[in-house]
Amino acid sequence: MQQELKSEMTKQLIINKAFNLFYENGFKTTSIDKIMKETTLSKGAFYHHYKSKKELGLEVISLKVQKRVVNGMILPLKESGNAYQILEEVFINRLKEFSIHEKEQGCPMNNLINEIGNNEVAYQIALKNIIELWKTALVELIERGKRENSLKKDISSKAVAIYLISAFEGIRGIRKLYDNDSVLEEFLSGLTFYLKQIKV
Amino acid sequence: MQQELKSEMTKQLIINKAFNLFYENGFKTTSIDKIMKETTLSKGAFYHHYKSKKELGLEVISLKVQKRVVNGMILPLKESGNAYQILEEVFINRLKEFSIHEKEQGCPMNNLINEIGNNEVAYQIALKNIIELWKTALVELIERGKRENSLKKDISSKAVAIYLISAFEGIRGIRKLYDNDSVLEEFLSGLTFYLKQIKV
DNA sequence: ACATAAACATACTACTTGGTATTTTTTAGT
DNA sequence: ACTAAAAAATACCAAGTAGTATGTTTATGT
Repeated sequence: MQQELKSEMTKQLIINKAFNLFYENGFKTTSIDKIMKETTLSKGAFYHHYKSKKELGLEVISLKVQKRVVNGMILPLKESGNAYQILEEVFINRLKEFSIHEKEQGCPMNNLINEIGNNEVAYQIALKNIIELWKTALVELIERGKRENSLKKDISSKAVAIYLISAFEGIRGIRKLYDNDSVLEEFLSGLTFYLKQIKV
Repeated sequence: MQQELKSEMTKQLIINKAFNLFYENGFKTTSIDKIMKETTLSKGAFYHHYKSKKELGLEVISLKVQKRVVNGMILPLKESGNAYQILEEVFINRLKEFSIHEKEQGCPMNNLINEIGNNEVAYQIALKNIIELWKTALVELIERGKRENSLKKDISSKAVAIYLISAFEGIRGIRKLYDNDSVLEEFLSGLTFYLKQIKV
């Protein structure tokens, strides 16, 4: 029983170190050797717990990456309160409060979406899953906003949801190119205007 | 003189094959060997014309990638006519008319932005350059639209420009995850609504 | 205490990578 | 025709890659 626990601890250690290296240096350029050097464990230990780099990659996406999006972008949508204010809080304030590091490194999910091979179906499904969770939660919030009369009723919830997500992921990529926040501030101004347009 | 021409032809051949492979399989996973196999030339030929893979990458970005964005997204903005209609034409119709391949592979520029290392300054500058060209052209069009009274005067041109670009690049990444156009169509509905909000 | 299996380590393989050194072929100017 | 340089080919290297084979250590159930 203590063995199972240790095994789980090791897997978590590997996943965490792997996520950090993927985020820092990209998925393809991060080797198993580099990951296991970080854990101070050996390559043998890795292949005892995982059958391939791909299996690890899928676990990093479905556990680590997904959890971050759920905690940062999805759960806050489900809290009670004015739907419009929640959108403002989640999309605008969250963007403002990102650390310099997060601004420079971009969105872990978006990085993976655009780095990982376009024919790597398994990764795509895992990533699409996260997007779908996010979209669904956003649609629910927008529907709620319509009912509570804080958001316009003549807008398509799905359309607004995917438009918001696209813009958010888009700017997180573009921001990486700059060494200051100018482009982010312009985006925030554009986003603020957009949110006003869907507000009652 | 004919030698210079041949040299230029060879470089163009290498750039074109490299761009295609980068677009198809990503930058990092495309080796010089693979590129030169496509050209049916040798590795010696490559290193006669380029001093490193990095030099080639920068040329592919500043020549190939940039030209595609200029032709597809920037030059159309400069044509005469109603500013609002041009925005509709360039952003909505262009997205609709993408080939299946272009939908599945995403935007070459966006792929590079999110794949290439966050500490690779030279690449970032080359990519930022393209974004700035695009943004500037969009701002000019929006300003024109304000003057010609087809776009609202109380909007920030820069904010609208970067918001449009972000959303466009964002959806091109997200679309790659799907095997149909559903998410694209929802996005187009969202974008159509947005454009109406900045229309007079 | 002891057998068994899990957890981990070491050493290795076959292959790919960016880049170099050296040679051969082609072209241009005289 | 001859020479010099450009263009391209061949052969190579050291470092890194995912994955395997085979060991050693540690925990667990009896």
